[in-house]
Amino acid sequence: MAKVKLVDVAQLASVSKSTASQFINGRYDYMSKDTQERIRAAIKELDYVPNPIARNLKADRTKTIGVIVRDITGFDTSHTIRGVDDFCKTCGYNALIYNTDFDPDVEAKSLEALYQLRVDGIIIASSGGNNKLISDYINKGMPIVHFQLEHDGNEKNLILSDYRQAAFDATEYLIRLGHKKICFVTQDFKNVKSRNDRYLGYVSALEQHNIALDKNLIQYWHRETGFEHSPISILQSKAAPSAFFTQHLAITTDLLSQLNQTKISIPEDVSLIGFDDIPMAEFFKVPITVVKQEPYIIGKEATKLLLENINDKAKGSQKLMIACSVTERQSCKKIL
Amino acid sequence: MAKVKLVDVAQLASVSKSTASQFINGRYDYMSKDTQERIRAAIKELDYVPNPIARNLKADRTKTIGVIVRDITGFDTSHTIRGVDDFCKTCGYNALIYNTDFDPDVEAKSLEALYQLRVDGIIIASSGGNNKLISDYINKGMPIVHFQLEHDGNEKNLILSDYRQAAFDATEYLIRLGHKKICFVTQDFKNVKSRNDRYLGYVSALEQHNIALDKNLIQYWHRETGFEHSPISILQSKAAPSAFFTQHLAITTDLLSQLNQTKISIPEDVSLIGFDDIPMAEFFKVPITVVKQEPYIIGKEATKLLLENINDKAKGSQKLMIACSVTERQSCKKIL
DNA sequence: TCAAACAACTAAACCGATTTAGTTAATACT
DNA sequence: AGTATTAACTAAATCGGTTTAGTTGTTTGA
Repeated sequence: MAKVKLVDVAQLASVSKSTASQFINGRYDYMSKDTQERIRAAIKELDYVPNPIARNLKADRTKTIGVIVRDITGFDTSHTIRGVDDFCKTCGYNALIYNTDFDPDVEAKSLEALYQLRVDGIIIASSGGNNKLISDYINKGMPIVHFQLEHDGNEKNLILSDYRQAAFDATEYLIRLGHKKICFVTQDFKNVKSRNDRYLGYVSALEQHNIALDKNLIQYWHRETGFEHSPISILQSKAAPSAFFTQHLAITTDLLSQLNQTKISIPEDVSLIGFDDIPMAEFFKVPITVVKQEPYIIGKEATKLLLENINDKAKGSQKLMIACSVTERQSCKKIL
Repeated sequence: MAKVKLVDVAQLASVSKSTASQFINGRYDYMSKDTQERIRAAIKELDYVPNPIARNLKADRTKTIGVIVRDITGFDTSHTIRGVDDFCKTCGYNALIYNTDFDPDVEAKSLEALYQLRVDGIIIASSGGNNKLISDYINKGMPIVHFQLEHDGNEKNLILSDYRQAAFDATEYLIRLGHKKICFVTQDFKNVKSRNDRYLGYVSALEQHNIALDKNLIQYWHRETGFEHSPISILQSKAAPSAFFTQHLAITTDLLSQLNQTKISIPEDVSLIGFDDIPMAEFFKVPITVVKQEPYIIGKEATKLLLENINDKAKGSQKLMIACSVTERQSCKKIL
């Protein structure tokens, strides 16, 4: 490949490596116009491109960051990655993507791999299963920015959606349509603040509209086992809800497939508002109304924060909140 | 960050750098058990991790490949990237993603950036606008593997779907349902073999079933301007088709949105089979039948091919075809 | 007029590994 | 007994840059 190196340029321009290097790095102090011109010509003639590896070795950095996500294939995730990537390229950085498929062990291995690669920093949507490990890396001096998931005790270098407001808005949206029995479908939210925040948003919307909280309407869903109680059984219970509010795209689609197999229809029989936007929603049998996050912006901001951290350790240890917005489609019915 | 280096290990183990290096690289020839043990202990004690930058500088490689795609956010593309990434990680490589957003200039810049970064190789779904440039890089010694798009004259290091067979199968699927007037909606396929192949598949299915080719049923679509003739006008023409066969996900969805605004319904009024799979298809008003590619496999195979090329320039200059399959859903009606 | 300041460079050390070419001491061979 | 071989190491060169500490010749200042 490119074999021409700095010495070659220096030789051709009849200067020393040092001078050539100075030129390349734009430090023209005390360098004659003539010398500059000769070096410029030599570079052009030889089609010289500095070797970033050698450069990085000396500078002790990689101009590379790591991004740990669950699955790049996810709709929101892919947009977050775009945000990260676009911002990175803007600043001369590159991003290395690591997929964990929701496995904390893979997450730990990714962290270690990125550490060994000496990336300049890491953006992670962590599973919560590696909090100590992550702290260790931070203590070793690795800049790390979290997004999406907030775990108790971590208030720094964090960027997330305003989950509480989002859940509040979604719930209120349903309430305004006349719904009082709103089933909140969630993953376990102990220790996961960003899930708990949604719960708080839901609760406070109910409160503000003087609707009593019915614990039977809090329903749980797990990634591996699905619904704790099937949606059908929920709808047949005596506290049957008139609407579902699902806290994650995977929950929304799981609910959708289950209802698809029954005669129950949306929004005639139940309304549904989801968290996270849905690809191709316009073509759905019933386009689903959602509170959507801004994954692209989150990616961009996370990267911005991380690069601030990298370039100035003192700075950038904030917690940033991005607003969500209800996107009205056709899955919520007005009721009396 | 990690400041401990090989000398530190060597010192602690009371050996020379050379010996320590040998140990790390698993060359234990002529090294006493005792020495090995001391080095192992020192590494553990100091928590030493070799600096890959220094290593790569010496080895003149990066253990990194570049991937140039249009948009990582696309459904198929994101899966291809997963395939690339998964295979890369398997072999100790990392992948750097560059998005071009269908812009040949961005593509050219990405190529240059990756070249300057000295990636070990590049996987590209090229726009076709940079063929000479790509040849230049190949001649400079950069291993490059193409996927998705095949341009005339490039038969090497190529991996793509069996477009011709796929289009044949899709067309035949419609014919078997009784369709004779099948509208083939395509992008301009001059000079783009992988598009022309679809056309040939379509034509040969018609031929094989003794259906005359009606040029009016070949319709064009452009990425910026959309349909040359609107689907509605096509359906109102005297040669009105009973089915559409769209050659790309973007065409499929464009068609879908246009029909959505009319009373025309699928499959009652027209049938539709698309190229490329569709996310969340099961929730569609009418789940669309498609011939789907295998983007994940393509990513994996492309990477395999590229790594073969990297490690053995002589090998791996093949053209690989991956089969597609018709996924039957509900957008095609049986007609008399 | 002579030292201080400065312009315009360069030699050599350095970044953190790998690798080549030795070195030394013990063993094997004739 | 003297050379050849081998085991077990090490010093130094190398990868391709950047940076520090000089060097040399010309101006400037008192």
